[in-house]
This record gives sequence, C-alpha cells and structure tokens, in this order.
Amino acid sequence: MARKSGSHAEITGPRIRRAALSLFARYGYAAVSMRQIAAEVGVQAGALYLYVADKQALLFELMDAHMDSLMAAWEAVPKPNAPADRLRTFTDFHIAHHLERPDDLLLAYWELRSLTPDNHKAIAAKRRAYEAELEAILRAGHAEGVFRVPEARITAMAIIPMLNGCVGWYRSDGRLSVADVQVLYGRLVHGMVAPDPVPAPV
Amino acid sequence: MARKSGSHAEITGPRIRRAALSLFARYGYAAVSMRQIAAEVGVQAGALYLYVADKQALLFELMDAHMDSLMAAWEAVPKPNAPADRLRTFTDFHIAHHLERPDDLLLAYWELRSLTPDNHKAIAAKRRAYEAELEAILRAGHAEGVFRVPEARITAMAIIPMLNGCVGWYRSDGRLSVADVQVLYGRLVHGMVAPDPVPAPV
DNA sequence: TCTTGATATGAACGGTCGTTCAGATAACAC
DNA sequence: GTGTTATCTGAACGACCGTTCATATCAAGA
Repeated sequence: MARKSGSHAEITGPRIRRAALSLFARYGYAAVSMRQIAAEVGVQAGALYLYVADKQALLFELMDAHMDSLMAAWEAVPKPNAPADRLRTFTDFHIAHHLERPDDLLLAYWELRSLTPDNHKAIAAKRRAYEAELEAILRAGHAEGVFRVPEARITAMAIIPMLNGCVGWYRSDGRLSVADVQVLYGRLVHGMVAPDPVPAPV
Repeated sequence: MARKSGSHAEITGPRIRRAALSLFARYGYAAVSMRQIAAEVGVQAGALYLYVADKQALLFELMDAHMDSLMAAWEAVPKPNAPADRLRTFTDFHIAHHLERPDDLLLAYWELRSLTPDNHKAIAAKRRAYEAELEAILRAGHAEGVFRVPEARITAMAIIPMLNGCVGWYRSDGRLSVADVQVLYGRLVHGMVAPDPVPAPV
C-alpha cells in the first residue's frame, strides 16, 4: 500500500504537531518515540519525515511556536497604566493563556533540557524576554512607590512558577472557574508586592 | 578481567545511586541509560544489577528515600506555636533543605510521570503528606485570624512551586546567601497570607 | 596456603530507537 | 482518460536499549 485516501499535507502536518505536543507533554520528549507519534496520527513512522526534519526539530518548533504565540498574545493585550492594574492584567493573562494550553506550558518548562545547545539558547532567550515583561511591571510599581519589590528579578522568578502551578491542579470541570483562579492568584501576587501595611491605630 | 581491586559493595552501591540521581536530574530518567550510569561509576552495566533490581526500582528508591528524608528532617525541626512563626519555619526549612539537594527536588517534581502506577501512588502519597503540613499551618493561622487564607489547599499549592523555583536560579557562589533567599521568600509568603492591611488613617 | 564467597567483566539476548528510501497509490491537472 | 505529482507504506539500516549470565578475579577466613 502507499498513499492513503483523503490524505493531505495541510491536514497531516498539524496533526503530527498536535500528537507530538500531547505525547511529549504527557510522557516527556525522551520517552516518546517517533513511532508512537505516527501511530497517534494513524500513519507510518516514515511519513513523519515528510513534515519534520527530525525529532529534535519537532520539539524545537513546538516550543518556539508556543513562545511566539505567547509573546504575540501578550503584546495584543491592552495594558492599563497603573502598575497594580498592569500586574493584575499580566497574571490574568498568564493564567488564562496557559490554562487553555497546558501542554505548551509543560513543554516550555520541562523540556528545555531536551533541546540541543543552540535550540536551548533560542528558547531561553524568548522566555527571558517574556519574564522581563513581568519584571518591568514590578520595577515600575516599585519606582512609583506602590509596590515594595526590592528584588524585581527574583520576585518575577518567584511569581511565574507560582502561577504555572495552577496548570497542575486546575480541572475545567472542577469547583473553580478560570476567573476564580485569576482572582485567587491575583490576590496572592498582590500581597507579595504590597508595601508594608500601615500599623493599626492604637 | 573480572573483579576490580578495591571494590566494595558498601562503596559501589551508594556511588551508583549518586550517579543515577545526578544524571536523572540533569537529563531525565528516560534519557539516561544504565550504561551511562555505569560509566559514571566506572563500572560495566551488568554490575549495576548487583545493587538494583532494575532501572525503575532505581528511580523509585531515589525518590522514596528523598521523601522519607524530607519528612524526617521536617519532623525533627522545632516548631514555634504562632502560625506566622511556624510558617516562616516551614519556608526556611523547605528552602534550605532543597537548596542543599537540588537534584532530589528535580526528581521529585519532574519524574513522577516516569514511575509505574504503583510507585507513583506511593510517592504521590508522601508528597501530599508533606504538603499537608504547610496546609495545616495555613488553616491554623486562618482560624486564629492572623492569616487571610480562604483557600488553604490552593494557597499551599501556590507557595510550594514558588519556593521550589529558587533551586532554578540560586547559585552557591552568587550574590545571595541561603539566608538571603529565606528572607526574600519569607517576606513574599508572608505577604500572600497577611490579612488586608488596616486602611491608613485619614 | 587453600578454599570459599563476594564482586565485577564482557559478551550476548531480543527488542526498540531515529532515520532513510525505493516503490506503490491516490489526487489532481489537462 | 492519461500523465504527473504529492503522499504514504513497509522494509531496512546501524545503533543503542535494559537485562542476563557464564566466567574471572579479588578479599577474607581457616
């Protein structure tokens, strides 16, 4: 046998990427074989190479596309001026974006080590650029005196894994909605950067 | 050739575990071969099976030993009564313990998925027991009115990945000491659970 | 010194890996 | 209806996988 009926490049290509994303996220890059990906798509392993240079390129393209889409989506978000509102906009965005793409987040944070040095460098740079957005908000709030963030970079690197954590426990059919999660984490982050409270009057 | 001079079970066994821990943490369980572990120890692959039933058991024993040592160490810590102090004791402990054992933390949080279902169940249970310690502190503080933690479980699951994050960026020869990290994260966590500040007097 | 048990080698097992490629078939242009 | 091209198969490649085992050597006790 050879070509299958109804086969199309513009269908098979994305299906390969979706299958790879899902399998990589669930079992890890190293634990997933090209044959498993092919089976998920309903195709033989050799067919994958019509669409992907090799396994490493497949991983890189998935991660790179995610970082680009993340950054583009964030840039498209209207941003208020006040640092507190801006911070809440960031956390809301980050949570919503990743709760809709949990597999992308898993890849972005678990599979950096599976990239070749060059690919690693490229993805890490994009990740730093994204984290710098949060850091800039923290610095602005600190400069205006509405935040108390003596270590903006470290605080950003504390906030982000905290936000990411929600992907681990959130269930779309659970008790909480995405908006609930946004409110909960929004309050937590707000507390982290709020200036010391005024002492209670005696 | 056969037995090497100076070989001893009580030396080779731990060396295998140390090498496996280090390699698993760096490259991931699935990406590391028994031959790589053996090479790191300076031994042939077959010799590993004098000390380990199989690769899966090796991973499980590493994770299980870590969870036991973590729990035992926490139980040995003297705990103040006031929830705020108790919370700070927990975050200090968690940070110090894991900054000294970064590989253990990486395994505990990245390789759960590499465990067989039975092994996964055992490790996940121990992890929940540890996280319950933090949750109990939050609940106690909330009950006493010194914390504002309407969702203790979720807050605990927000705090822990945040604390874990420090393992990703901390460098022992860097600008900050472990104590500095403890102070920084201690303040962040304190802000997360602090009740709404008293409004400033007009 | 001789024996015995602990410790390691190194070759081998069947299986799976990522990847390539000649050949076969379906879809499409004319 | 015919020829062309895009798409996929199925077999094959060498390499490496986890694991086993007969064999060899070292360490220690008698």
